[in-house]
Amino acid sequence: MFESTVIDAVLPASEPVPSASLDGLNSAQRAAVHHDTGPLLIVAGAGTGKTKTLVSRVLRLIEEGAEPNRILLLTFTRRSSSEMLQRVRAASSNRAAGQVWGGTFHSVANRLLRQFGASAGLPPNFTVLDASDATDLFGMVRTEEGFGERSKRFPRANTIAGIYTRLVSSQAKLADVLEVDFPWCADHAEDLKPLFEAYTKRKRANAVLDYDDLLLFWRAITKSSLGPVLQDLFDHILIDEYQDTNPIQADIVEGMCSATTQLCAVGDDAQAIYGFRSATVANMWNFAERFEGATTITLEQNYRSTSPILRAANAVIAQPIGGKKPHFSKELWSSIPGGSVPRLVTCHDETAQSAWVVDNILDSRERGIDLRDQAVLFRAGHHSNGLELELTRRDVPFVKYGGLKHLESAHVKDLLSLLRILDNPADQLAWHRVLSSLEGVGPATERRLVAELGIGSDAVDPLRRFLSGEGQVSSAADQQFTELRSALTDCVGDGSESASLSPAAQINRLRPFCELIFANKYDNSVARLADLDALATTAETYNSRSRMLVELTLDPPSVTGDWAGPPHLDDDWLTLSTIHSAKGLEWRHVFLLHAADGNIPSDMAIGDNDGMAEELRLLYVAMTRAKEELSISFPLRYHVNRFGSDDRHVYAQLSRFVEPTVEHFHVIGDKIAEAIDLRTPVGAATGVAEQVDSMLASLWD
DNA sequence: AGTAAAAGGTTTTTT
DNA sequence: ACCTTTTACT
Repeated sequence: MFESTVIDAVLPASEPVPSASLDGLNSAQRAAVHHDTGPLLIVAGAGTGKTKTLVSRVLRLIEEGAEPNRILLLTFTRRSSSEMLQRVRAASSNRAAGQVWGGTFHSVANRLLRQFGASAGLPPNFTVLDASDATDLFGMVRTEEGFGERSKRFPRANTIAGIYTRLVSSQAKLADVLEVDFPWCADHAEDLKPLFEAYTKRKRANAVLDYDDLLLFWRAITKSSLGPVLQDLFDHILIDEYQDTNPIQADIVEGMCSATTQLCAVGDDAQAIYGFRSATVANMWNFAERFEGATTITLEQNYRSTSPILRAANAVIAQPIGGKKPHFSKELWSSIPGGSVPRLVTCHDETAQSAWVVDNILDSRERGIDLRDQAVLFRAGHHSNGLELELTRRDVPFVKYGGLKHLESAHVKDLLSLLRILDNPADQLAWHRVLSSLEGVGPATERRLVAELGIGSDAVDPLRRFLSGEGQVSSAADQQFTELRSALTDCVGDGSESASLSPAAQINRLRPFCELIFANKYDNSVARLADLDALATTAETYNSRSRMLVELTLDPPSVTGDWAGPPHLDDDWLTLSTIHSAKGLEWRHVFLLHAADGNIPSDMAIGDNDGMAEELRLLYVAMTRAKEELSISFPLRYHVNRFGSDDRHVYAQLSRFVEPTVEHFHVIGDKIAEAIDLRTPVGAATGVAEQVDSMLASLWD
């Protein structure tokens, strides 16, 4: 794997902390900070000091006597919430400033449901499933209910989970979701219904909630008899990135507000990039209708980027898609004079692009821009593969955000499943992972064990049954079973809080068992065991196993690669990130890779106006991350080896979103491809294959 | 009944 | 190129 690391403070250089809430605000920002007559919507363009405004507003509220623990600040990522709260704490003289409630919708939902869920019929120790757990659970239900055999081409678990979450989070009708987003599954509508029902039942029986459930239950309790209790929790609710909320989240916001709650939402419809998660800018457009007496304040002065960069970005986002433009039309202007024109670089192929980018990153560093002030952005996680090789080869340290998470690797899930069993013995998915990895246990034996232990049929605690010796198997797995029982027993302890092992100690206690099963399951078990040790180190920061599990699910380490990270990483490093993960961040020099048609816009979005508009905004988001320099590149020649052996190349074209705005760029590189296809025969050399074959034949004749 | 080998399917972004 | 599902073998 490539060098990378987990460091929570990899935020790019941020503005200095304001010394008091109102220092250095322009008039629009000041109005937003001071507004206190009814709901407020702040339409804040990229780089217009949105974070500063929110932080200042929270500070002002506290200074004027609002109770910090009655302020709720909902953000898109955990990272931005901790950054903002940190700024509030640093700038406030009020000791209690740290008590402001901050977090994502999902993490706040979790917190509230732990507190109020029991009164609403939720099990006290519910487990939260991440997206891949949900897929696995669909897979389990799909097989058990025999849906796989109904027809040859029944959708895969992954697809089913996708349909489900789309259905739930958009609150649309199944037929519509299938027609619009999954037309190839339309024939299976009738089979999906009972499958969804079985999935829901299973979740309830196993005391697990998926991501969507967290929001659904939160919304549901605001509408229940507990509603007034929730509405009385907060005097102020502030929401960041409102353009990326979905209909359920908007309902939640409404449900949390009483007549006296002060509501403030911040967003930019030009930066909405989570439509695939059912987020809708309609939440911004409808804000004034939904929240009576609402005021809208627009922030248009950009403090981040130089004029040439902003002009190019404005030209990009101004392009209408399907005749439509952003609803809150606004033109950002920069207060930063000078600056260089963004570069548009045509590269011969992907290798040339990697080389060009690394050359220029190093050149920027020579000119005084630290690696930590530079970032390389791209549409899809794998777009940086070639660049990562080149960076490694040339010893440039980097950290990659987005893409596959370490948490998703099979062996980490194995260990987490053990912890989950301890946490919630009804969790059949966790049992499944553990039981099926035992030697000699296949589907049939697992079914028997599940029945004998009563997993998922809330009669008796299956863990207690298991530990007291129920659920025997044949001798093949004797050693593994013995070790499993003994390790789990030690982790359970005598049930008292004081005597139980810490989460880190539990991981270490479970390690020998993992060693036994990894040896069979994986061919690189040594490396995988080392990961567990790293996880144990991470676990030392927790004193509660439940909290650790839920935090890892709701806020997984966002860095791709290792947990602890290599120790030899210099203190200066480059950021690689998907555009989505770069949201809200900024760097002095930003590189954007693979700006070719088919990547941006992604060819999957082509033909769909909403999808195309989102791709356009994605490009806009990427460009507006740059403060001083912006370099957009794309390779002319792409290798196509989509599904296997086919090794040809294809000529790419510049993104259709960049092409019409090319006057705003300094164009570098060949416009015309040097078409050299190595597979084209040069002259004829007949008889070579025959000669080799006859030589081979002579060896055994 | 389990396991190993072969076939088949696959689109990107993430709480 | 990779991961899941199906099939064939022990």
